[in-house]
Parts: sequence; structure tokens; C-alpha cells
Amino acid sequence: MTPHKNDKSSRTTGRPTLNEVARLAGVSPITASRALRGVSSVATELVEKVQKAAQELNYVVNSAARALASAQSQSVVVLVPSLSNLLFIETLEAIHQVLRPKGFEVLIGNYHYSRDEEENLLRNYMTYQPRGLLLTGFDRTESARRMIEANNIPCVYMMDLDPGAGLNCVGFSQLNAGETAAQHLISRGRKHLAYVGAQLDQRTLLRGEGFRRALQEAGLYNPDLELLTPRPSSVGLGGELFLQLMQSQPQVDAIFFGNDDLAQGALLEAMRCGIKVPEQVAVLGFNDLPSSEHMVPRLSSISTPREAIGRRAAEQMLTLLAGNSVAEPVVDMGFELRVREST
Amino acid sequence: MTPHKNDKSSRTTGRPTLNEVARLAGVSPITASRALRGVSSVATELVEKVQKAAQELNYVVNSAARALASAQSQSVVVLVPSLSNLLFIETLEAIHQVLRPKGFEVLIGNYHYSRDEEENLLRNYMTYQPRGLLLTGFDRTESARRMIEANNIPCVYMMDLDPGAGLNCVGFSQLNAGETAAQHLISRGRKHLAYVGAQLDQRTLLRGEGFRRALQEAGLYNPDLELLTPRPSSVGLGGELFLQLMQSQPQVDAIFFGNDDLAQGALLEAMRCGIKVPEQVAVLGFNDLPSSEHMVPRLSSISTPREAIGRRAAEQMLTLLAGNSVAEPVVDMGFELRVREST
DNA sequence: TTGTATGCGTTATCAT
DNA sequence: ATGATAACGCATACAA
Repeated sequence: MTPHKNDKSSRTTGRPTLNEVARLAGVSPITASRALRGVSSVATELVEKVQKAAQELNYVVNSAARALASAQSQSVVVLVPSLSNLLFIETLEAIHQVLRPKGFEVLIGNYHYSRDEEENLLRNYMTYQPRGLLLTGFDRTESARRMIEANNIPCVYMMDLDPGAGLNCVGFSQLNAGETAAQHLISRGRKHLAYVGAQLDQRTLLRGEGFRRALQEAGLYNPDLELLTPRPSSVGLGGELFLQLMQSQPQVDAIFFGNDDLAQGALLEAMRCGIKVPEQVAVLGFNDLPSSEHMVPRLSSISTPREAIGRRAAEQMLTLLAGNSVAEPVVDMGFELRVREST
Repeated sequence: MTPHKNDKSSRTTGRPTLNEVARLAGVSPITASRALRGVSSVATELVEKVQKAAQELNYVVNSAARALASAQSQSVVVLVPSLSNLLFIETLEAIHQVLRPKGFEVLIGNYHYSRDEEENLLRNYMTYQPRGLLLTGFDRTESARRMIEANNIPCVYMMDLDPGAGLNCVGFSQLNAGETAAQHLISRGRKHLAYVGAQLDQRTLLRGEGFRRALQEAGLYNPDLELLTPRPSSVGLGGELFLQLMQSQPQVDAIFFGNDDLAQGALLEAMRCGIKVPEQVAVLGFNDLPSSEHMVPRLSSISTPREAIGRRAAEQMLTLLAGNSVAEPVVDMGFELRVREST
């Protein structure tokens, strides 16, 4: 009828807007908006009309417009140091399962164990005005720390426990885990215990620290039996490091690996070399990846509740987003020693 | 000076806006906008002023406002069937590495091998007006298909090759891969060849199909030697299926597994049972995961170029986003048989 | 090279 | 219960 009213500049996407839905339904745009959002005060009759119109036009909201108008996004940013580690995938999945049903969008960032990359991701994701932040550990740049504070955005820290206080965190004591590893190996009568770690993120270091402390207490600590490398953790690397260690320190009779993939590599390499596990050397892993219990021999490991951590952290986020403060800001999810055949 | 001009309704986030940056820099908002975006026609002197002002105020753009005003987001949606499979992680990483430097945001969706979930993700992500879509394979709901078409949004399909034509796709022939597997095993003199697959997505099925065809041509096909299950692929499952197959069909002398984790599980279980690989039974995997070459015996596998696929698909997306059509719409990245010790 | 006017699609506010 | 008006923060179009 009035084609000139439909003049759209070339910038528009051509997708139907709320206005068009409203017109088709014979209501005002705001009523259409309310109807579609399920806001209470709309006559059921109108709701139906609007829904029909929306369906007919194949209408989908424009998130950008919605976010701008409401000054609120529905996104929660999750930053993890790696995706090649199944560990964090499980955590991410759990977070999704909690947040998605509540209407939140999960934005995933992988910073490859780089503090600078994490800072960049953070800066970038801030432009989306996320509602909340789920971060891994406490080791980050000063800038990153300031950004988080300055934006005053709800934040939950995962995987480790806050040594200070006041931060919402869900995890377990990496230090204790290292101690537990040492105690187990010592209880097996081992005397020459080694720690092998890769990646060298703060949590790996912390586990090594706990391990060392326990050895020192037992009078068994030997600095030559610590093998650390910044290279990314992998099965292949585990085999390499195992060989290197056994050749340079043949007296070693127990090894705690900072990650299961390293331990798995060691098991395979041991088999190739004819080194008996656990007779000659006990092998203990960390994280208890799904495949570990199927190794030959079955790998003893410290099982970490990464799925539960994700779930719980997401739930904390939910209460923070609801404007409440969490009752228990630091929650220790613990870990579990799984003794199998390799120790 | 004029505090009433700063009256903000309670909806605002309180974050500095382009207006405030412009005021501080003593220029108009649009000049500030241009300066920050690096648009050519701004005096370098002003650019500096604006940047200083922005830094001082800790300004970050509001992505929602930008997207709304420009009627364009900078996001590209990538949908994968799984994250627990290292395979897709590597593809995602490659995509990131191509797209991020060009200023694109990568939105990751995991649909857990569920067509319905993929459709939901698609519907949801459409509200973000993404610039492009990177999808996995061709097997999706009719609704999903229509959404993609209706929105007329650049789309690149990964992992498989379009049996029809006209779609931009980067992958390799899953069918050929299955055939190659069979031919290799046959060339080793094996007579009783089995196919074991899990997950049963279209590509797994396609590989089985290719395998079967090759066996039929060689007159070696035996339907009892196909073991398929919809359960998710894992090392543990591989061991189970291996045992089951060897017990019910002891004559089997070669097995092609649809996934390396299954094959790895088989290798471990074989060792436990004292079944000699490859003497009694040859084991061939698929995908060549990083750990496969470290197995005992080292796993023969078909190596798939998932990283290259991601990179290439992202590059195609880039040219599509630039408004050009790609010279080579269907690109076959091939695959490579890696013969090691297990066959 | 810079600025003015205007609009993006939606929702908050306040009336009715 | 519904609607008119304005605003969210930024970028496009066009003018100067």
C-alpha cells in the first residue's frame, strides 16, 4: 500500500523485524516483544497471534539489538588454558549443561597456557558485555586482574583453591594432591621418587611443590629426581621423559607424572624397553583420564572431579547472576586416589 | 560542570562510551569512531588524541551497538559433533588461527552427534547474525537445511566431500578411506576382515560402506564381521568390542576400527589376553591420533588432515566473506595410510 | 579531513 | 493489559 514506507537502506539484513511481526499481528511492537518473551501481562489471545505471525515470517530476534536495548547480554565467558586436554572439555560440557537451560550463551576461550593470550581474550570478550566470567586458576597478568575488577563482573575461579580469600572458587588443593601422590608411593615402600611435569602451568608446579614437601618430610627428597619441561604434555613426551629419567637416574623406583598422558606414554615406553611396572618402577598419573584404567598395566592415578567442578562453578555463577552472594565462596571438591596396577 | 547532562537511566552499564571518549579528546563521536577503527581519513594527530582518551577512560567498544549500527557482526559459527574427540579440537584450532587475525570471532557449538541439537544450536546462533557458518558433514535436519538457505549466509562444509555439487566443502572421501583400509589389509594377505564402528555418524557409516564394497569386490565380504554400535567411541569401548568380536568370530584376522581410540583399546585388550598383533590379528585405526604411534605395537592408521581441513575451510570462508566466490568449491584434502607395526 | 543528521532493532519507562 | 515515546551506543550517508 505504501511501498515507500518499506524503503530500507542497503545496510539492512533483510530479515523480518519485530515491527513487521507486530504489524502482521495487528499489535504494537512492544506488545509483540512482550508476547515473544513470555512476559506476563499479555492477553493469551494476543500471544497466540504474535507467535503465529513470528512463525509465518520466520522471525528470529536480533541479539545485538536486544543486548543494546536491555544493556545486558546473556553470555558467560569461560576461559580455559587448553582444549587438547580432555580435562577441560569435560568441565566445559558440565558448564554448558547448567547454563544453557537457563538461557545463557557460553563463550569459550582457549588461551593455550599463555597469560598474554588470556589477557587478550579477556579484553576481546569484554566488548560483548558478558554477564559473568568463569576462569581457570589464579595465575594471570596484572592487567587481566584489573580488567576483571574494573568491570565489576561476577567471576568464579575453577580448578584451584584461593590461597588468599574473598574469591569465589571451585576446585581442590593442587598442593594436597601432590602430597597425596607422594604419600601413596612412599607407603608402597619406594625410596627414590621422581616427579615429571610438563606444561608447567601454575597447577602443575603446585602439585610438584606438594610432592616435594612430602618427600622432604620423609627425608626422601632428591632434586635430581625432578624432571620439568615447558613442552606441552602428550603421550609421546611422556615416553621420552621416562626414558631420559631412567637412563640418567636408574635408581628411580617410582614416578609421579603431572598428567595422565605423560604417565601413559611412560607405561608404553616401559613395555617397549622391558622395564617392569610396577616391579622395577611404580608409575602414578594425575587426572585419571578415561583411557588410563585400560592401560597395561592399569594406571594408578589421582582422579580429579573436573565435571563436578564445572557444574558447581556454573551453579555459583547462576546465584551470582541472580544478584545473590554465594553461601560458600570457596568450595573444595576434593580428589581421589585410584590405586590400580601400576603402583 | 553540567551534571544534569550526565544523567543516565539505571539501565546503562556505567562503562564509558564513544561519546565520552570523543568529548575528552575534543572531537566528534564519529571521528573518535574512525580513529579507533583505523579508518584512513583521520589526521594522525587526532588519532593519537583519541587513543589516549580511550586508554585513559579504559574504553572498550560495545559489540552489540557496533553490530546493530553496522548491521554486521564479526562472528563465524562453527558447529562440530563432538569435542571429546581430539580430532575436532585440532580443526577448531586451525580455524581460529585463520579467522582471529582477520578480526573474526569464532562461536563454537557442540551438538553431540545429535541432529536435533545441531538444529537448535543453529537457530540460537542465528540470533547473533553470524557472518558465516562452518558445518561438519552433510547430514542434518530438513529444518536446519532450510534455515541455512533461507538466511543466505556463506557456508562451508567440512570433513566430507559433497556427493552432489554446488556446496563449498573441504574434506576427503570417507568412502575412499574405507576402501583404502580394506585394500591395505587385503594386501597383507588377510582373509577374514572385520569392521568395528561406534558413534555411527554418517561419516563412520560411509567408511564402513567403502570397506564393505572393497571386500565384496574381493569376494571376502562377510556380514557377520561387522560390529556397529551407537555408543560413543572410547578406548574402553574398543577393548570391549574387540573381545566380543574375537570370541564370537575367532577366525577374524584383521580389524578396521572406525576410530583410533577404539583401535587403541583393542591393542591394549589384545595384550591383556595374549592375542598377538599383528600375527594373529591385524589392527588398523582411523584418524591417526597423536598417541597412536606410541602404542605397543605402534598402531597403523589412516591419517586425516583435520588441521589442514580447518585451515582451508576457514580460508574459503574468508574469500566468501569478502564477497568473492571460491575458485575451487569442493576441495579434496585426501588422507594418508600410515603403516606401522599393528598391520 | 571532519562533522551533522539519522537509523539500526529492540526494550525501558511511563502513560492510558 | 496495551501503547507512545525515547533511548541503548555506534556507524552509515552525506554535507561541509
